[in-house]
Amino acid sequence: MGCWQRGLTESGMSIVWGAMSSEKQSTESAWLLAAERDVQERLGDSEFDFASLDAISNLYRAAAAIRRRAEGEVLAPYSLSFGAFTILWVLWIWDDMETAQLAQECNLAKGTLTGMLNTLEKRGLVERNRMEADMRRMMVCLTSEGRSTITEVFPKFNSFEGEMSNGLTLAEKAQLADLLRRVTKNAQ
Amino acid sequence: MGCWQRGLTESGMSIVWGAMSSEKQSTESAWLLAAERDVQERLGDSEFDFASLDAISNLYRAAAAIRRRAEGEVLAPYSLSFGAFTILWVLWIWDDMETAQLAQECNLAKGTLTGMLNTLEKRGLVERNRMEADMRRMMVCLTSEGRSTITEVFPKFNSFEGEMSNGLTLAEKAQLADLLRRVTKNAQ
DNA sequence: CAAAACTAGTTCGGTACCGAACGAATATGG
DNA sequence: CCATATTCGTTCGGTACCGAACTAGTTTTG
Repeated sequence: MGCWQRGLTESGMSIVWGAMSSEKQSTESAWLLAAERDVQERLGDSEFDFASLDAISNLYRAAAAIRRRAEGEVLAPYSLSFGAFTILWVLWIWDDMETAQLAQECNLAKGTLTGMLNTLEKRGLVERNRMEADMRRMMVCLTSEGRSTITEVFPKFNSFEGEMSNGLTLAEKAQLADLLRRVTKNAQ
Repeated sequence: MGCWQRGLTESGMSIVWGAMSSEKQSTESAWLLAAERDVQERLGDSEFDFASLDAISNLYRAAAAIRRRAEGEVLAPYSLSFGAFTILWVLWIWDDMETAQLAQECNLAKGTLTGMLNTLEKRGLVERNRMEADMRRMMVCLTSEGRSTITEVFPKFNSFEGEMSNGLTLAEKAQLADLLRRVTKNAQ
């Protein structure tokens, strides 16, 4: 169980087996074809773009699964949501950042960020300071406690990332990142 | 801007350019290297798994971007959230399904599903019926209005999926789906 | 330099979403 | 059979998250 995307569709994967690098495709594809047949039957096996359907729906499915596991296993002990972790991470790398840019980097609406920064500020992990040059702007940075938190969490998160991409070769990981980058670009 | 993942990191992509199929890598990589250098500098350029970091963080970023655009552009006219759309889609393909399985197929906690089914039921798009054989169980199916809704929405959604994977070859889409499937499997 | 346009951040209303606790229906096993 | 365990779905409390409206600084311009 649990290999469906958007419920069930594994259609399309048979098209290009030759291009695939993993050797266990054939074992998986056997029962996946059942689902594929259902979809084709329902959708009338023409006129739709199954390759894109496959790619995109798997994308969302993978992201949801990873997020849930990351929150449950890696982040929960620190009471961090995925979004909160991301905020700390970005600030860790960049030292400080304005709210607007931070929201964009973290893939959050700025209204959402406000709330999450409130939470993180209350917990003493980040600090907000208005900029003297422009009092509208707000500079956000980690407190030393925030820094020590992310310093402790990130290695665990990174090894979790390793687990999640277990079984992919270095080249495949890079290829995945590349393909996703191109998709992201289309989405922006 | 906006090609960062988890804020900024495009590190790792230089490792395997040779394996990549797109020819515009080099134009992108130029400025991406700046970010990569920042990350490396901060993280100390050893001990961490940058390939996995890259793959996984791009994954989340792409999914979030796609979801937001799908909801904003394709689904909003029908007042459907991404999750609601998924529910309709699954029921469309499978005709009917029990709550528990539906939750799993849609990647939702069952408590979440209850609420969303309430909404969809109120709107007359789905229908719930207890199973006679086992009164705990609930069978969910589309109403005819639900069916006509998803019949109208799906083609638009599918062509949106096509846009999102624009620029990928058929083989690349299949490869993307395959890699994601393997990641999802790790996450389950 | 005052009014208008713009910009950064917050507030607000609402949905989505989770996990844990719950209640009802069914299966189990002594 | 009845007590217990299990298995459904729902309820509940809480956070995350969005988009739109709002507030308060800043820039523009007549």
